[in-house]
Amino acid sequence: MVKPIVMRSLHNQVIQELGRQIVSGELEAGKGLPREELLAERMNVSRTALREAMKVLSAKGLIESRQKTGTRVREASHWNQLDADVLAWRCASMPTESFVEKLVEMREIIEPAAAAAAARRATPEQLAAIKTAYDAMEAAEDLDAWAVADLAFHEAMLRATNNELLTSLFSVIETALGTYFVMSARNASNFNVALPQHFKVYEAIRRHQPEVARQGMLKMVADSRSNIRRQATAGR
Amino acid sequence: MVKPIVMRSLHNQVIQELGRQIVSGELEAGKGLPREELLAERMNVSRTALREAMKVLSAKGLIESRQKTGTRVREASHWNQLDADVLAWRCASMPTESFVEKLVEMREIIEPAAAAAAARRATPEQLAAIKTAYDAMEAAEDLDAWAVADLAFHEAMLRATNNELLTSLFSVIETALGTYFVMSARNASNFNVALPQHFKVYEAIRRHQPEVARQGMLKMVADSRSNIRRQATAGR
DNA sequence: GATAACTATTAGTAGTATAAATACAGGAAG
DNA sequence: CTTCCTGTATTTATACTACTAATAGTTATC
Repeated sequence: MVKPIVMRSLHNQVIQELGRQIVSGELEAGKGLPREELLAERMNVSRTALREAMKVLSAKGLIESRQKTGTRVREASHWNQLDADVLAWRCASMPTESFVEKLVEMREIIEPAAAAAAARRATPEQLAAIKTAYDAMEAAEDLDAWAVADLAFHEAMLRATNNELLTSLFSVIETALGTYFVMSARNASNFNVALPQHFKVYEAIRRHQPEVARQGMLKMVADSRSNIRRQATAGR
Repeated sequence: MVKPIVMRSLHNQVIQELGRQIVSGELEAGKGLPREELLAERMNVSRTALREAMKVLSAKGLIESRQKTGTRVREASHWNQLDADVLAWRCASMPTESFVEKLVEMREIIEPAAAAAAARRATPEQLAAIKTAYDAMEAAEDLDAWAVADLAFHEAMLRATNNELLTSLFSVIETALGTYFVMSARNASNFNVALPQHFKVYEAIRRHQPEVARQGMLKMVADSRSNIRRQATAGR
């Protein structure tokens, strides 16, 4: 469900493969990676294709190339942690408890503030987009449809802030919600709680009530956090 | 001051040049860019160098290449707005008022929350790093030294949250502070206000008082916002 | 109107030359 | 004998050229 990633171009495959290996820890930081010629041969691609991939990975902060020394994997602190690919790789390899906790913390920081900003500045069109997403949640008959609509709701809200820097953080929210969908126990009672919460936020944005929107979103995130907690403890 | 960007490799120069042109709007969205061969010739580089640069720009969401159709500039909403390069390009070309406003809003959302998180979780080493930065601010004798120390303070605080997703947002804070240094009237009285504010935040983190840290940081950002406002109105 | 051929453009490969950074050897000075 | 410098040799990424393959839009043909 979380992988509509099309590996069309060859160098994209190389990027994905190397990126995954690095983020998962298979390729340890410090030093590593055989030299271009060898690595290209080993992956069955030309050196140019490999180099194009390496330039991208280098832009994401995962690797660093220098003459004579070769190419080495950089430490995690240098990675572009907010990059959508990096998030996806982390998520695919280690949806560990501490990482989920960090994602939830990001939601707690970003989303209530975004809801408040949206309540202040949303245009009628943006409001309509939120409403459309909400209606889709209401009409959803299966888990997947609900997940899609939920994501659309949160994205529409971020767009309604009219601050594209905030909007770009959707990659984080998306990843957080994605792991939530996997980790939380989702059933009818869940939806019965979540749906009115989303409605309250929408209403607050529509009525230009920033603080109401903030509190509503805060509650929503807090609930989903405790939902994950319950699931984690139940799993033991 | 803000440009220690080394343009060592050739393809990096191409990335910078094209990136700047796109973000500044010289190259309009929708469609554009001559075909590879022409563009390479026009920039006096080989096609391979150009292609490596295009792959990186494509990863940043600035352009999109398709066979036969050619390469087109994507709309701003698809850009990786949180990417350090993109921020730098935006900042270099258009430090327009609305962009500054968005940067300040990001600070207001991120930094108080980060201060609170740091107060909860900072290790002794991380606390020492914050203290070191603060001491450097206190000892600074010129504007540049102060700016460097100030940046170090905010970075150390973000690191002390022990949430690398938050830490990665330093690129935004850095850009915001950079424009602040340029746009605000900086004089002795500024520092006399800012220094104790930083100390309060540091103390709150040291004493593990999240709410005190949050409020202190909130005040700090609010003050710098009004500082910019004053400057902007004074400039008219 | 559907299908096939044509064509322009990016995607990908191969080979070669250049430049930079390191490591090592050799020597000079303490 | 040790330490520090210096020059050179080597390894590796960097960069270019020329070529082939795939793809998608256009045109022509039936």
